[in-house]
Amino acid sequence: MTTLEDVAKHAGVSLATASRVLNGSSRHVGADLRRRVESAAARLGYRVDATAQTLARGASNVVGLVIQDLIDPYFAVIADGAIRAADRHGMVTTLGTTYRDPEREIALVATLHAQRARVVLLAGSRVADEAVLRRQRAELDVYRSAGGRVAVIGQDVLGTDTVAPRNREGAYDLAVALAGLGHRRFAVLAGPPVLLTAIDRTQGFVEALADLGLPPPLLVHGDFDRDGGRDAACRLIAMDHDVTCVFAVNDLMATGALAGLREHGVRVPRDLSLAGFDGTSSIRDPVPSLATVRLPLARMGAMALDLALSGEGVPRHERVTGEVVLRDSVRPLARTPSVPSAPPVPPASSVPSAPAAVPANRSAASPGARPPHS
Amino acid sequence: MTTLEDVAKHAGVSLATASRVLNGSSRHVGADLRRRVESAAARLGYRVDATAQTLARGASNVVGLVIQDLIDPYFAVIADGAIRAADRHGMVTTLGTTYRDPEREIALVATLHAQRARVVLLAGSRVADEAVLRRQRAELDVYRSAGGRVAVIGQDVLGTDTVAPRNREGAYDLAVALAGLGHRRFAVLAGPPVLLTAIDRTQGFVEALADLGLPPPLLVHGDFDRDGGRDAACRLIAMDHDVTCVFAVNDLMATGALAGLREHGVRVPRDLSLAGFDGTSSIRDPVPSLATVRLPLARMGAMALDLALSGEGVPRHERVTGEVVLRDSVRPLARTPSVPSAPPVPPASSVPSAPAAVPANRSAASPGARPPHS
DNA sequence: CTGTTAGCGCGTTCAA
DNA sequence: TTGAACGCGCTAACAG
Repeated sequence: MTTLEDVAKHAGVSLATASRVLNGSSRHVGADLRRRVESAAARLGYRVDATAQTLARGASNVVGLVIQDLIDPYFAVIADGAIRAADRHGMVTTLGTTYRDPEREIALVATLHAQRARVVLLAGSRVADEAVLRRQRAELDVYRSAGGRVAVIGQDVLGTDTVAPRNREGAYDLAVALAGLGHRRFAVLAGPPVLLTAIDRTQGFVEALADLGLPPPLLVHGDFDRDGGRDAACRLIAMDHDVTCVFAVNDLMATGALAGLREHGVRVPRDLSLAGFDGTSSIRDPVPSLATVRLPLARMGAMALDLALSGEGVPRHERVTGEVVLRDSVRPLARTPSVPSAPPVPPASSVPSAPAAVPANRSAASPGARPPHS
Repeated sequence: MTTLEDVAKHAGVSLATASRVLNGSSRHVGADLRRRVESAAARLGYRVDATAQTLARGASNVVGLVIQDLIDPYFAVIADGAIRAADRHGMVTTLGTTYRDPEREIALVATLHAQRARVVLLAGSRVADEAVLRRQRAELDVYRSAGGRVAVIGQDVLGTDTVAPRNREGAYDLAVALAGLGHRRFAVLAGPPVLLTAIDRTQGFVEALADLGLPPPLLVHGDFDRDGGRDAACRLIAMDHDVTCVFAVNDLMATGALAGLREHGVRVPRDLSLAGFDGTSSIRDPVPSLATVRLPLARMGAMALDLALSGEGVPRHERVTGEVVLRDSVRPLARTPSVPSAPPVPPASSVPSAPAAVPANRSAASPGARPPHS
């Protein structure tokens, strides 16, 4: 293992000079010595010891990135964006995976703290559990009081820099767009009841329907992943309802729902329209292609890093907007199902006769419709 | 930033004692002092400094993982497997991405060397370019001569520990299975001509056809990713051929090919059967679901780490076997297309009249057929 | 412009 | 069992 001292000796210079040549000191070094040091370093195969640099400088070049699941394209794309950004800053990324366990997330922050990561990025939905949040804040406080910077991609509930997707507004817009296609009875595959992302998206959707004068959607909870979507879809099918359009609160669930529906012979979009949320490119290829709300995921990863690195005193927030993307999985519905030909879904309805038609529908569903929250 | 010395002071013990309590020294410490140290550490929010430990011990706890593209499920799953394995060993993983640029791979090895990673894992196909291989070996030699351990997931051309998928044999088996369905004229979307993985899979497929007495496949090269598959498929369509079955050398290309074929109105599997390679779960959801050769990707990541960590002197190799999975994207073909009804693909044929029927077909294609290489 | 030297936080002899 | 002291590889004053 070649050290800087070896290089200095072979070049016939002092340690300090070798250091100045090989590591970005702004100090100038004579061309001759510089050449000698460089050639010695190359000849000996010298590689700086970043851990020693970290110790000496009191600051590392590692970004700690905590995600929930690397297999989920949502996190893979965010991670890709963050890693590219770190690379641009000349930093390396240490990646940890929680597998959706908040306790593991806390442990990972401690690990990254031990690693002396300069910044920690936490990607993924926060939970609506004050006890968990308290423990997370405590670990983050320890890290920050030691000089660490933190940014969260998700909800601003930990008092950190935050990149927050407009989940509520995106779901609202989506509902408006779907209602604009003539749908009036919806189901929401709503994810776990404690996941803030799932909650926000569900609420935004519900609010939009209320604002449009439409009946509230059927809520079916389930895990936030592919199998959760599949299960929820199966349970939906087993229910007695007159739903024509289903909103799965993330793309993974939508993908699973599509599979589940197909297994039961329910055709999308002919029997049921279906939409997801996130805009991962993985849902471009299922047939039918899935409607969704597209988030700028890679950019979110990069933004989080930039936020954390440029951070001063007060935590700052960046909100990012999702774009409604309608695709083959949703189809327009005739406004009034008065014609008995080809009723979209099972016959009976659990809701009496739906309230009178909503004339404001189409105008409210126009592209100009505003989301509820600033 | 709390240091071990702070803890020692607050506990009224020496630095050495605090070290022994908080970090896995085998030395025994009196129960009383131990308690005092632990409580002081908790009270002060002490977190070990892993960089200082690395320096003092001369060995780090970081695994360097180099992959080509995090968005590609192939690498995401391998990375997931490796990260889990690292976690089991109490190590953290630093992830680098080459974006399929061999030069970046070399640079990343240098970076991870600087980080004093204890092992470096290189995932992804090696290239058939001796100049590149030489530079890669040189960088790895520098790293290894400094005590680093290396394992490659791919081909054994760098003289390292290697986890090598049986690409050739898997493609051979796949060809046999597809021929068993009655297909006789194949195309291979063969990927880049310098990528060993693409080469091996193509060759295995070609060999099988030769062994079965079938004509060689039409080869269409292209990038090793989704768009490469799409482009290749489009070019295939533009050609004059009588192909009934297409083998894309990885799942990403197969997914792209499916999209490309659909755009041009070619229906899979009715007009053309299609198969990929890798067995990423992402191809479960396209419609039709894609046939493939399934590799134990997560396990491969873990194996590579175990190999590197347990490594002694000579490099060792582990070969892993792929399993042919036939799905909806392939369909059986009538043995002799004598009936003029519904010819699968465009009319004319570039091959004269195909040689007389191959009677050995079905038996050669039976499950018992052996792959060519041990 | 170049060299000397004092730490950075911790593990680990070596003595007590 | 406990403590004192040296060194891991490097940076950053400081001195020349």
